[in-house]
Amino acid sequence: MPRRSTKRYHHGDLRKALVEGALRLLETRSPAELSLRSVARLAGVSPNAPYRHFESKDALLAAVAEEGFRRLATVTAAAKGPPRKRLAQMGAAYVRFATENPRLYGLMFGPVLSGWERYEGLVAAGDASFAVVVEAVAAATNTDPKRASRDAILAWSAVHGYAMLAIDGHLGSCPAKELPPPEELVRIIDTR
Amino acid sequence: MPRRSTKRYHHGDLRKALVEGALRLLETRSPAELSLRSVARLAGVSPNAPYRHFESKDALLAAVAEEGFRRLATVTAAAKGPPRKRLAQMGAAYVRFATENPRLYGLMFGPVLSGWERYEGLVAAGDASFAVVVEAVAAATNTDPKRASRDAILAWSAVHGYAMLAIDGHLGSCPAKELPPPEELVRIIDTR
DNA sequence: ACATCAATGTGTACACTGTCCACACACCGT
DNA sequence: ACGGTGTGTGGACAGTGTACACATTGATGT
Repeated sequence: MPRRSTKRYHHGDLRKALVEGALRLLETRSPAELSLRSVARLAGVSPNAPYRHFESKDALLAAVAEEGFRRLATVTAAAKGPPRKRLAQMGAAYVRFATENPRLYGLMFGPVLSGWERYEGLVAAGDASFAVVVEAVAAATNTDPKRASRDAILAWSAVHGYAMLAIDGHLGSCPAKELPPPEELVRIIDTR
Repeated sequence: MPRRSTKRYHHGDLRKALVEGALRLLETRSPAELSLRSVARLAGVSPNAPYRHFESKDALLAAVAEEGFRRLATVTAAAKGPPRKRLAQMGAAYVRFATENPRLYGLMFGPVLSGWERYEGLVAAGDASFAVVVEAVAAATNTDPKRASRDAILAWSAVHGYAMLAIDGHLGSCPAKELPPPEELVRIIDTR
């Protein structure tokens, strides 16, 4: 059994430690302020150690964003109830995730991670989280798959935009009472 | 009259040159890749010259984003026609602006500019561009101002989210034919 | 049990960044 | 003519991402 108290040369599971450390740092620092070296320091390891697990800083950020998408999918998939209500609750859960993890969400979607298409796992996790929305929309609207896919994009746009505006404080000028509740966002697919 | 050919010690209007240079660089580089020094180089000036006009790199970026909001307001305000149609065209113009200037748009809304609230002119320009949306929504829905403001937030969310997803390529997996046209986004305020 | 090796971590180094400081130049009103 | 104030330069510093050479380790085959 590995000892924890004495400093060992090998870390054990540095990869996971780095991702978790970056997630912790994202609770307070913005992704732009997050340096690879600070993540390494937090893990108690030299500045170059991360390069044994990630080919670049972007690759680390991609892994972090991937974890973010997994968590997002978990949160949204947890919405229950009859299809229509479930969809509304899913939207609310989505917005809640974004506003509770603003910097992580910004990393997942923002321009910080410019070449995200290169990271296969990230793409897969993103697609999976979108699939949750598509499925819920399809169940709520009861139309053909093609139409459901288009409606899902609309719903996703509304929820994503609302979340982004809320995160960046662009909704801050309105008193909270006058903000439309996130549940209303699904009205975008209401018209038949 | 100032000569242009010989290199002068004083630039003439460096502030404007820096903002325009940064806008040009944003056509090819992402905001995260844009360095203050490269902007200075493009203007043919020493690395520190910008500090006579902007107190920090963020201040320069804020000025660039401000110009972006002014252009966005111009583009959206140019939408004409009967209120309902005008709103739809405004949404389309908004999305077009975002997709044609993806990196500028990302700077305006993304997490790159973390403390945007500190830059007064930027806030004003952002509010002005939002006011265009509110006014158009109010004209199209014909309800009380409070309701119109809420609806404007919904519409803005939808359009903003759609633009963001399009910019970041998250809509790329769908064939373009199956994408909902941006005009449909205003359906979010369709239900009465 | 032991040598060996690939995996994993360290140290040094480099170019580049944002920003601070002291200095240089050039246009302005007096 | 001149001095001062706004504007640009040069050098410096800490911090960054990353490349390269080296060190340490745990697992593996004999």
